[in-house]
Amino acid sequence: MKYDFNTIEQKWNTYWKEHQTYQLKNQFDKPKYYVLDMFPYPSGAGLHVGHPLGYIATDIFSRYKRMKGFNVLHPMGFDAFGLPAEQYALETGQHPAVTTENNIKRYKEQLDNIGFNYDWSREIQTSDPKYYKWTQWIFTKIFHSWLNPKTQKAEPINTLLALFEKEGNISVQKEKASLFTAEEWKNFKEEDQRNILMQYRLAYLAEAEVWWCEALNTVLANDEVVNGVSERGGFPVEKKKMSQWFLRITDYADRLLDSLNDLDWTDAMKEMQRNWIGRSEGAVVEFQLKDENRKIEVFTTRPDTIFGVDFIVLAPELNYIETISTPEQQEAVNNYIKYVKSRSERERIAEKKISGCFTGAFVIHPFTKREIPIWISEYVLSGYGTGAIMAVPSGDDRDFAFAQHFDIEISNIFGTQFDGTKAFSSKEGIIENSDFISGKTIKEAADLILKAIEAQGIGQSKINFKLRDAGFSRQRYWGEPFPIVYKNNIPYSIDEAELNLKEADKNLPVLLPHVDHYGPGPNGQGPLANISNFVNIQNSNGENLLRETNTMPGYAGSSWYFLRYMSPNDSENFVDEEACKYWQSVDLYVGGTEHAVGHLLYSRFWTKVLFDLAYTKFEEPFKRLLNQGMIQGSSRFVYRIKGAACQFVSEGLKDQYETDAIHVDVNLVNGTELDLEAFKKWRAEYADAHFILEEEKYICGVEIEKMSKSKYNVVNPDNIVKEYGADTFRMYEMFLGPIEMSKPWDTKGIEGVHRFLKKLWRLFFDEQTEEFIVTDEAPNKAELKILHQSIKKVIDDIEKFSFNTSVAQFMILVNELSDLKCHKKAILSQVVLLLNPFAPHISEELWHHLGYEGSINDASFPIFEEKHIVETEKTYPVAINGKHRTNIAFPLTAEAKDVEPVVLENEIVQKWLEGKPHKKIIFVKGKMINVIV
RNA sequence: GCGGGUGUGGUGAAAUUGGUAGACACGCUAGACUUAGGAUCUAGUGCUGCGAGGCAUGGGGGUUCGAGUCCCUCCACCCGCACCA
Repeated sequence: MKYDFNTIEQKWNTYWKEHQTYQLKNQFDKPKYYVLDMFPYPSGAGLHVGHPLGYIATDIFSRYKRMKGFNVLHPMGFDAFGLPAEQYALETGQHPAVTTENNIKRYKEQLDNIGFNYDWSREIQTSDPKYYKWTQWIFTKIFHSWLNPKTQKAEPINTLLALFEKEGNISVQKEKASLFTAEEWKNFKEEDQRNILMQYRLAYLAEAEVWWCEALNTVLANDEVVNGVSERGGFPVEKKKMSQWFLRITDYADRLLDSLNDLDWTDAMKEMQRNWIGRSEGAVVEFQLKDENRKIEVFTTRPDTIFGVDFIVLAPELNYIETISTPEQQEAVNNYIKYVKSRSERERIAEKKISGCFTGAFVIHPFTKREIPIWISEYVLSGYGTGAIMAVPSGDDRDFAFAQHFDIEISNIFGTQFDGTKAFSSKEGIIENSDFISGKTIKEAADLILKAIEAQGIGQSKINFKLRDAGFSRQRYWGEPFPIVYKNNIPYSIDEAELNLKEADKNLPVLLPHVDHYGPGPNGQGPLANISNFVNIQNSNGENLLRETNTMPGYAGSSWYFLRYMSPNDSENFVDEEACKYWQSVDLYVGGTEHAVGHLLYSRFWTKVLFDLAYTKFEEPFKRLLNQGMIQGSSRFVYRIKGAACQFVSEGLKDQYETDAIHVDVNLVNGTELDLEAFKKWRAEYADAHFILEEEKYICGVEIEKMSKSKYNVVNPDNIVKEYGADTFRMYEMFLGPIEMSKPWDTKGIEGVHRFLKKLWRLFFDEQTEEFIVTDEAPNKAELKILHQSIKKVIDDIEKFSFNTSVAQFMILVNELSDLKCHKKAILSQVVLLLNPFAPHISEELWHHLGYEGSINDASFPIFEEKHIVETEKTYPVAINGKHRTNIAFPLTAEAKDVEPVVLENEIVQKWLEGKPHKKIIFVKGKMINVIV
């Protein structure tokens, strides 16, 4: 009997489906473990071999945990709203709901081929009204909340209303807002009251810039703007202000920062979040405009350098620039502002090019009374701090470069520490030439300046965050509609009584209406604005109201999806209370680093809000986070000779010609050798191709790139599964290398893993006689040794998520058992159990042949709990005269859980040295020794 | 530019966390069995040298009896940078 993986895998996939092996009950009495993958966006291209990498790892881990007796939640779903489906709809006219459904169907088939243990009865799709109903519901809760600065917790907006009615805004006054009393509050018009509340809501409306393309009459995403023009059509784009929804995540900046410490995430991941939040302590300082009773407020992290200010730089989009520029400079300023409008933020900060424009205006230095010029430049961003900086060229690299470029004289406040060729940007140093802070350290100087500006009433210390509020509006079709209705231009959540909505309009979800075309609405509004019976509604009083026509961004649905898996079909609540109490937060979350700041930060924010509002019992969504690397594609190139119509030259000879490198489908290439006939058939234009060969072969060029359709380097897991089986595919993906590392896919290497499984099969079946050859003989020492070594190694590696080394250990195990000709049930049944998380199909099949009924996955087995006898040797390195090393081996017998030697290491070594001449023994950290003889 | 990461044979990688560098595989080279099989098995395979040996973990420097591992510095590549998800 041969290892017929196709039949075996089909058999068990069907068995699991029919017996609902992986369907999970909320068994609240068992210990729980929640394993989650970042759910995929179902793209039209289908899964490629890179997608399942993390899924296989979590599948192994969840099977392992289940075998250890845990109740394991390991669900899967789809992040189904998004831009690509809409762009596809624009091109083809196909409804995103239809293409999305097809894509999901394809994804599920592909996933099922690999044999994952998902409980599909818990599947969620963010574009499903049953799901986005609750996304909208959570949005209304966020809209109806504010962050109480005293408790630092979200509270219902009613508590703020009560406060206003009792004492006005005295204790919760927002920066730059005027004070009002309770009496005044009550006399405000409804519109003014709502506007004030809007300044507190955790979801609020504000003006913000978007990319606007006049020619396409639409708003574009950053991804749709390439090199300053629209990706579609190459039309010019510019920034335009529009009213947008935001989530006030900045109110949670400190908490998001603090609770990072308790998470079991990699340091790199935490560091990226910290830097993204970007807390910095500094000061705001006012500079008086010359000849005018107005002030410019700057934020600086280096108040100590205030005597080194040589110019002020404003972000070009600040609206007061026009009013301070002198008439002579006005035109130059306007031109510069126009130029900046066409620049992306990335370009502005990434390019080395220095640009700016003098406004003609000056401020007066608060201490020296010196006149300081005001410039505008794109390197200052309006969204950070006050959008204005005090430039200190002797202490800041960018300011230095700017001063040099525009020939601005540089004041030196660091004495000899500043050499005039580059800024002295160290945070340790002595301030010089700075009046009353000369000779002080930077730290002391900063404190003194803070005191001085506070005394003068021109500034105070301030903590600033790089983090910005999260833009939550998209002028798109394929997203969640907002549960928001405007009455007299004032936004209301549809559950508010003031709206007097008809019963049918009051309830969630607000369904995404069907549209016939997906083009933008008037004035840059989203496609929903075109549907008048969606937009225009009447309330019970017969008043005309307007619905919000924006939709929510992609991260809305993904910010809370981990909660929905706990009770995916609950129609009464976003999550069932009991289930939520039991499952708590995700124990292990696996996904790519590309989500390090976006999704993970938003999700943490939503979780905290829901916690504050007492809807959940935990504050962090993901306790342990692991990142998986990307599997890159290995692209192949052919070299077409320039000028010659259809002539290609082999890689080794290409330098003799002028050629264009052209991507060729990897599936037409065996290693690096091109299949000429297949290539000719690939495309009509290549039917008459001629080739210049080397050694009778056409060799292709190779480059490692992102796996993508357009590069023809996509490898479909379906083909691999068909050819080698899912178990081989699973183990090979794990064997490729550490999960977190990016690496190129190479189909050739899969043979080794496939051989391993065939070899394993031959421990059970004699392929010559076609007989089952497992015996009931008792195992011997050698067999037990390799078995138990492997159990220990594999389990340790699973816990460490080091699956590549566990697969290697399996290979060693099977090689040794083959050499020992071990066909004993006592050994093999243990091997099968251990292998089950990695290669579930073959394990089930062999388990069945060993005479066991049902599925391994139906029950938990004690293999991972038992103490096993481990016979092993531990070696101790000893250096002689600091140079030559010997290892002394000591046999020891211990139990698996307690493999440490009973005897202290040093004593072992000393015992070994007994009777051997030596002068001196050097102990290092009580462990390593160096023997001087 | 800023933030994070990675760098070891022809290739993917391993290394008890400071202790014999290259486990386990791919590939390659021989051979066995086979009357073509992309099956299986055996041996070899970092570089260099006939050899004992010498040299090797991106480059350079340092700490240490001992460095792939720790420190400094330079280089290359990958990911993210707020409307891709």
